Amino acid sequence: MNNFVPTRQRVLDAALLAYGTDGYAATSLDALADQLGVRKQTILYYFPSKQVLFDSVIDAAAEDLVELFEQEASRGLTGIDQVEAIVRRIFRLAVNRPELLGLVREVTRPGSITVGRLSAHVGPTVHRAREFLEREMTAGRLRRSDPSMLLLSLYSTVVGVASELEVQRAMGIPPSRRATVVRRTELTRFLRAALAPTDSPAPSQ
Amino acid sequence: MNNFVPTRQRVLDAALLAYGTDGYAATSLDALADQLGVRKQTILYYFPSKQVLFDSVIDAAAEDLVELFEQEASRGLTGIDQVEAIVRRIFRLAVNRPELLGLVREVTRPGSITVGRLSAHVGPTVHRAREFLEREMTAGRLRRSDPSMLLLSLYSTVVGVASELEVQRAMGIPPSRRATVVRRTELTRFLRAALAPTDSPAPSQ
DNA sequence: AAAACTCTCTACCAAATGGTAGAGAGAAGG
DNA sequence: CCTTCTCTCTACCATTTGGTAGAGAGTTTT
Repeated sequence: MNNFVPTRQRVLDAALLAYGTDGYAATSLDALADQLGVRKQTILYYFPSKQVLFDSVIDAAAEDLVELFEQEASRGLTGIDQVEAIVRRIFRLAVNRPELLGLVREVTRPGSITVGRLSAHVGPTVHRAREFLEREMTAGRLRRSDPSMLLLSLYSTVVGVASELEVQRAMGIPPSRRATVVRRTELTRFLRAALAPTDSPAPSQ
Repeated sequence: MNNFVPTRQRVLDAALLAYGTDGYAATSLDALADQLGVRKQTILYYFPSKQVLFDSVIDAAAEDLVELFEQEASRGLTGIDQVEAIVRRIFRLAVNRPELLGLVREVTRPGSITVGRLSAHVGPTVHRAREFLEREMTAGRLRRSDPSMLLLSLYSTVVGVASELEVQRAMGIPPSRRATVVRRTELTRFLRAALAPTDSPAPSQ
């Protein structure tokens, strides 16, 4: 087997982890280089400045996120089942690659100037998601409401529950894997209650 | 009238704004001092180090948050009405003092080491909130579920919808005051749907 | 009036930071 | 064999950063 990973990719990986965990400002190129067992100038060879590196990390992360969604959307589920499938994906993501959600969190901070870069990537996907919600509402499979607002509520709830580990600890929720499953189950129930159309309370399952 | 604000307080205010907006690492003492029309050493006179200043900002912010909740809780509302009242408060907070929620966001970041300080302050309040939820569930005024998880969902949803301005822009939601009201209304409906007990769908109003 | 205290300042400093210039080693191509 | 290209390194550098030392001005206390 061949474990070789090109330096450029290793830099991207380490940067994603660091930026997604500690934030952009708190991560120096020297620290990143040390962590990689390499000199800072090696990083600057591949990425001419810290900002460019950050941009590249965002690009790579956005691609992963979009791919994940498109892949899930292509399975053609409907109504709450589709929502639940997405929730499941995001939870898997929160467990396997927490730094990815951390990066989103970092990029979407109030004072950020890099949001544009991320939203340029995910814009179309967001659009598709909104269309999906609208379609399902019209079809009577989801409760009628403002799709954009619903999307925002969903985003906040899912990402928060999946990745707000510190808040969870403060609330007395242990970070064990079992607790994660409970969390997802509880959230799913919460979302089902919120999204089920008033006419038929349990459209699927 | 007397507009005088003691320097110490001015430093705290400016630091809260800066830390809550740009983050701790991205805010230098020099920048803070410039903004206040004062030398860095004046800041260091009141707060012996940057970390101490940050801690003090957290303490002050936590006090404000706790007071806000205790004040609202003392009005003795029940069920969804109480939840809705809290949501209303948080939205007012998000409009009037967005940096406060920004600071919470900063402190609860994954790699943070200062979370303990915040949760030490808000711990009792969180406990009271959980007790409230439990009580209301037992009384049949809220749908039965895991209180901790529900609390986490509520936290994520409310804070997210109230303060994730950049995400909202990415989703095509304008940052106008009117949109904020719509947002809150929509969220309230969302929460009502999620929290109403299955037996009597509309317990209040 | 002297002493002590409060507050803000100037003068520095060592360390860290992002970045430039260019040398050197190895592989690839002529 | 020589050249060129790819990659990582050493050597620096200007700026910024958090922080120390202590002077000076004004006020309060003795």
